[in-house]
Amino acid sequence: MPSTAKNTEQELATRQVILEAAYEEIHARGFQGASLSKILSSTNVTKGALYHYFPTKIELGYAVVDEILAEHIQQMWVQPLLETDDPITAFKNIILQSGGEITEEDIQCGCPLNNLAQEMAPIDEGFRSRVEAVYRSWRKGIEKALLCGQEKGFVKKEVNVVSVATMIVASLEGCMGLAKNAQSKKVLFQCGQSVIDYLESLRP
Amino acid sequence: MPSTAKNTEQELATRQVILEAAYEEIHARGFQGASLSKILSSTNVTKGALYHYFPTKIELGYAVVDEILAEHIQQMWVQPLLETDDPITAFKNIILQSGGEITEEDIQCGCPLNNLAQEMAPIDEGFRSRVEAVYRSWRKGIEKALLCGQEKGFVKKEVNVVSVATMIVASLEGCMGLAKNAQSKKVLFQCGQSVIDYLESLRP
DNA sequence: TGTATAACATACCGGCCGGTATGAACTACA
DNA sequence: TGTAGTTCATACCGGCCGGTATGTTATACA
Repeated sequence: MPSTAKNTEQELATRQVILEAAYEEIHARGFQGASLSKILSSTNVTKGALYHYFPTKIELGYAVVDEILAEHIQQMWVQPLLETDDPITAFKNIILQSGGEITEEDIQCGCPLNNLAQEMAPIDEGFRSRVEAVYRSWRKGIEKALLCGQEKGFVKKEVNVVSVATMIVASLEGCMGLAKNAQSKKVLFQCGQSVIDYLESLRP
Repeated sequence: MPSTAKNTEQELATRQVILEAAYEEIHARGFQGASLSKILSSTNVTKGALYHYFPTKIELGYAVVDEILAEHIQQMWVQPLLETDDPITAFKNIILQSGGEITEEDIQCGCPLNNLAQEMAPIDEGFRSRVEAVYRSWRKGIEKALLCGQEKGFVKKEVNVVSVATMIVASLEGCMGLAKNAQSKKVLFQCGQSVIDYLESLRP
């Protein structure tokens, strides 16, 4: 385990390669279905290297949540909301942008955060608490943006920002989930439009 | 395989025991994580009996979707909507009733339909299409009820019943998903209330 | 330059899991 | 009552999977 102060570029690079390959395998097969052998064969890394950086499969999974998923949600779904006074417009733009960039493969694999939540929450507390931390910071970010929007007059004063933030995340994950099973961009867009309509109903 | 016309009670009973044990194991561990040995040891059934009625594990899983999940959604979430002219009130009652009956264990395991959708859709087409059929009939049921409600003046004429039906299912599954990971009845109720608020906004 | 340690590489292991082969008991029916 | 098919029961198998033991090379530092 690289706990020394001095970390070379190479060692971090190998760790990162493992982490990203693990992320993709888990995204495609789920955590339980993910095979370490496949993760290794999809890279040029051997089992020795993997177990040098991660003590167990589950710790590798934890690292994927902490270092990849948390980062992704923060940058993609929270950051942009906090850089404006009109969170509804900002949110709409995020949804439209994500919808524009998404591929059929992405739809088939679904939201990696929701995947892990549904699969692992009842089985492993370590996963559950880590995923929960990501969800919490997501919801908190939305709440903060909505509050700010209320102060600046972009959001109805009456809305309960806590409930609404939860509802937004729930409906987004629900949309992705339905579209994933339908394997249909059309379902995703149709459902996404309903979420946008819901957001618009929050304007004063 | 019992394809004869005459099926005794005993043989159907054994099949049903297997099916329900499989349902619970899959609900708790997911399909890939479900162990045939555990299904058997949770009952008094042996592997010989299991493979007498189901050729493979995956066919057992299919039967769970077709014979248990489809039935459950239909009876719990569709039927009541079609027995009234005011679908919004009916839906609200279903949600409140479900919320009242749900246990902490149920929350931890989540919606069995959504679980299978998220886990299996990208991996196995047989599961995906079967789950999709259940979702479709669910959405169609809601659409029908909303249309009927529009005719009778209980639902706004402007709403697109197709989009709204999808949105309702998505937000319900999203709610369950968030509550499952939060392991929190409070999150479920809070989010459920937001769905009810959304439903109320569809009244004329 | 010697040496400790990091950074891998290779080979191997036990366990569980889905699936099968075989046979026994029971049942329906001629 | 003989017999064919159903309904299980038991024992076993090959495969993959996570994990480990051990060896080798590169690197940092005294």
